[in-house]
Amino acid sequence: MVRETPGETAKAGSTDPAAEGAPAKPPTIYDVARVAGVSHQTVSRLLRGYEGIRPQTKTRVMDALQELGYRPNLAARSLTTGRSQRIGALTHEIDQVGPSKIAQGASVAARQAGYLLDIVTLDMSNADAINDALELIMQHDLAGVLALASTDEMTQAFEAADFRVPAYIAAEEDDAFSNRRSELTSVGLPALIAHLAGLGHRTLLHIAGSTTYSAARNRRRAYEAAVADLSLHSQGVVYGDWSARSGYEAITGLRGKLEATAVVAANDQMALGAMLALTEQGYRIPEDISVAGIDDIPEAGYFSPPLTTLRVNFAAQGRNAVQQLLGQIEGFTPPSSTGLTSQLITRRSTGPAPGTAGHK
Amino acid sequence: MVRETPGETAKAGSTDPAAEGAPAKPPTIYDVARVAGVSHQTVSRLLRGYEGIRPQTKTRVMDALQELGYRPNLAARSLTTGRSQRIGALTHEIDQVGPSKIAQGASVAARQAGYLLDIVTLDMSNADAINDALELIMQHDLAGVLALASTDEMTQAFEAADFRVPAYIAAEEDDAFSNRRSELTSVGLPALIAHLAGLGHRTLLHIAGSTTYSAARNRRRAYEAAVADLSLHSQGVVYGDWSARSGYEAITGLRGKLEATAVVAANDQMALGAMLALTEQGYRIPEDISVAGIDDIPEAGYFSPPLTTLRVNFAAQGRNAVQQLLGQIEGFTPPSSTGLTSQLITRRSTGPAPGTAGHK
DNA sequence: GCATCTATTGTTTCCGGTAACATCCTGCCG
DNA sequence: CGGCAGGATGTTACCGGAAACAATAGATGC
Repeated sequence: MVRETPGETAKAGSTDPAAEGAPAKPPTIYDVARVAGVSHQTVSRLLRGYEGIRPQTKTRVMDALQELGYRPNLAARSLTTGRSQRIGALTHEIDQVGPSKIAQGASVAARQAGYLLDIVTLDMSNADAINDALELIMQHDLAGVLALASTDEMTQAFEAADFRVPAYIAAEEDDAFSNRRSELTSVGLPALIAHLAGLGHRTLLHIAGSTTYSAARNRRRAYEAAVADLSLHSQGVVYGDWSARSGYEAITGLRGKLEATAVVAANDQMALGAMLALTEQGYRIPEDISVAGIDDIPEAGYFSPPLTTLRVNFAAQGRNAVQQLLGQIEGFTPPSSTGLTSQLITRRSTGPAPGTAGHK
Repeated sequence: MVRETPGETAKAGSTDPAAEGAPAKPPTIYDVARVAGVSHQTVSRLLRGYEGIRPQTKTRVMDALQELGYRPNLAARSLTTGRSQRIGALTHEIDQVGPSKIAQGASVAARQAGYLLDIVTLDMSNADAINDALELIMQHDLAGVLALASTDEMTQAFEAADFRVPAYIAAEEDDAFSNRRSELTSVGLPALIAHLAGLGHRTLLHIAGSTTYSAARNRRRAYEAAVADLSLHSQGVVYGDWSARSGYEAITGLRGKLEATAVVAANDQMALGAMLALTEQGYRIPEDISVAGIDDIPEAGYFSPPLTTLRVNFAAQGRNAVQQLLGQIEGFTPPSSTGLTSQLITRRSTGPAPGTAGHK
């Protein structure tokens, strides 16, 4: 199961000059240079893509690289250049779909750009934990630091931290302003509310995520704005913590005083919990009450009933965050965000409001 | 939102000798040595915990470290020692709870041991992707490599790869043998089967995970063994891919030929999908048929109905994997695995078999 | 045909640590 | 009081690359 010693490859009688019982140290550019009969600098230049190398020389070096199975030592490279090909990513405990998919998308994007993403998971609402993690991360001279989820604590820690490298906090939406990007990411929620309004719902209830998360605030504001735009009425906002349990408790906490005919949860997990609580209280979904979520986690289509929700492209969020950071690192203008629009997925958890014409 | 330049801290008139408009390069041990009036080697020794330093000198150096805010450059250290304080972890796309919690547990354990965990996510069933990732990872001279999920492709790639460092594949159970650890991790499934048997179920159906995962095979074998031990009957095994969709299709694929009175899915997502399919076919859960899962994802308790399942300690699995690897890296005997036992969580998705006395 | 230019390649130095070896004081002993 | 064992520090070399600078060569210009 485990391979420890590189071992003596069967190919004996190799062309190596004197390296017989060598302990198989990884080859360096000096080794390559010797084999190719050039200076180490020529090898270095070739590796960095320098053009002015005679084709003949180039071939010799390439052969030597191939023969020795050379692999660059990034620690050495990072030492001289002062830059490393790694990005630190702080994310909260990735036991939820959203954050983990964001991390995944970021990881892939980073890898494509030749970077390795160091994912550090931590309790985003614990300031001490955040600072410890930052301390650790800053030793590993990174090219940049990314926060893949935006909470108040994280924002504060970032502002206090003395990174000497670019840093970027990926927020679903900028807290203060409604810039272009934010409009894109929130475009879905109005569609969801409109969908409910079209079904005849007039009074809604929102179950929000943890208030320290900017994404939770963002979604709540978008909900309120959409409700106002469509001249609907909101019974109010109940705060959860993103978990199914909190969604359940949000409903039971109402103690039966449910006026809304539709519940919009800030994520699918809370919608799930809410549905269970509603069912237990005798409500039929969607006949008596509609429930919708946000995220479209893979399981959402298999809830009972399948959940109407907004599909959020988490991978794109992660990719976008990496590109923003890389823009800072390498000094280019990052491409404008793409794929961040969310999409309404209509399933059976939403239906005509009770008492409406279309009560089939 | 973003902090770029370290900036001039307000504390002007600092005691710095000549560094006025310096571009704020991070201090090195040489800087510290100069400030403390000692040689850089003394600083290095202190940092590495060497004892024989005169208390007076030690104090001076400590003060200098403090004053300059020295932070070691791990790239440089790794370059000379040949060892780095980082571990590479390969995991498959962490959009599922299990893998991501394993990664989380591993990350925390690694951090506690002073290592940083480089998480590389990839498609575990794509041999090319695995090799690309390994290639990338091996450049970042790591102290060790960990595979946090065991698939056939991963095992093969690991055996073919020429790591020059310790490597470890975390498998839920050793494929070939039934050693002590494996007994611990599979202890729960017999309990689950016994629970169903106790409710009067005699014929069961298993929905297994992807066959390339050793965890899927492990769980299937444990299922079959437990069924045999209790003299029950298995309608058979249907293979899914861990997703809710595949659980749904596992049931619809039966085309109504369901003989079992209880379905045991290899994870909670597939159990969820199966429950929806069964409900749509008119079965009541648990009156007509019982359904159980494995994992106890946070949402499992809020399915409709709440799911009986086995709680698996993923974080412990991750922690354990890291400890095994660290044992190899630092040459100590790793502590025996702890916390790997799973626990039966009984909820409303399982009930007395139809036709049994206790049909309330 | 010789000097100059420039394409190509080689040398040296440095990055920030660690390791190995050298040196400088002490105190202690004969 | 010289010698010496160590303890406490200092010096030098090295890790594997990259950058700055130097040098060699063939090509070109006049």
